[in-house]
Amino acid sequence: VPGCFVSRYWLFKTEPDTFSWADLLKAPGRRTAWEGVRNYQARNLMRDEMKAGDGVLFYHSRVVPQVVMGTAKIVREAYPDATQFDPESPYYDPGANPAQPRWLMVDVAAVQAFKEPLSRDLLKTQSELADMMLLKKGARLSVQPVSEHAWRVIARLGEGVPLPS
DNA sequence: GCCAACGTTGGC
DNA sequence: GCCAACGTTGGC
Repeated sequence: VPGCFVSRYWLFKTEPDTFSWADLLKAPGRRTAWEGVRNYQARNLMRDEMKAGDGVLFYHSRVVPQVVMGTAKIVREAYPDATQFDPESPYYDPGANPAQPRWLMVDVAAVQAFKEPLSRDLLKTQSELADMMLLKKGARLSVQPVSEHAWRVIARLGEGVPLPS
């Protein structure tokens, strides 16, 4: 059935200069609104597929090395991203209509830090992860589905540890 | 910092 | 509705 594909696992990219894993751990409740997604495919995944409790791999992009820092989870399902209406915001969208918001976001909360950041280079060496969207050339989607199998492989490699209290 | 790959825009 | 031009992403 078209559209019946369901992922319970996701990978969220962020540039650590903009918002890092450390920023998430410092945030109240170790949670944040994932504002600023301005891509329709990503928006549709948030709107239609992401459910509270889904697992999230927290990934740093545009740094060397690129790394998965730990795991998070969806704690609030899709709702309007207010930054689209804010002319002062870098995410302002002059075409957005408050009566029918164009852009949505979800909230995420940190779950486990990885013992060591898990590099993309290491993931590339894992034949079990060959199908991962993250590792495909030109795959720019900033929030993307992760298979249950890939989630398990990465969780094992990352050796998640409890967050410091 | 470079630039290939990708998504969006807008003239026609 | 096509597609060239443009802006952005993100690995390297």
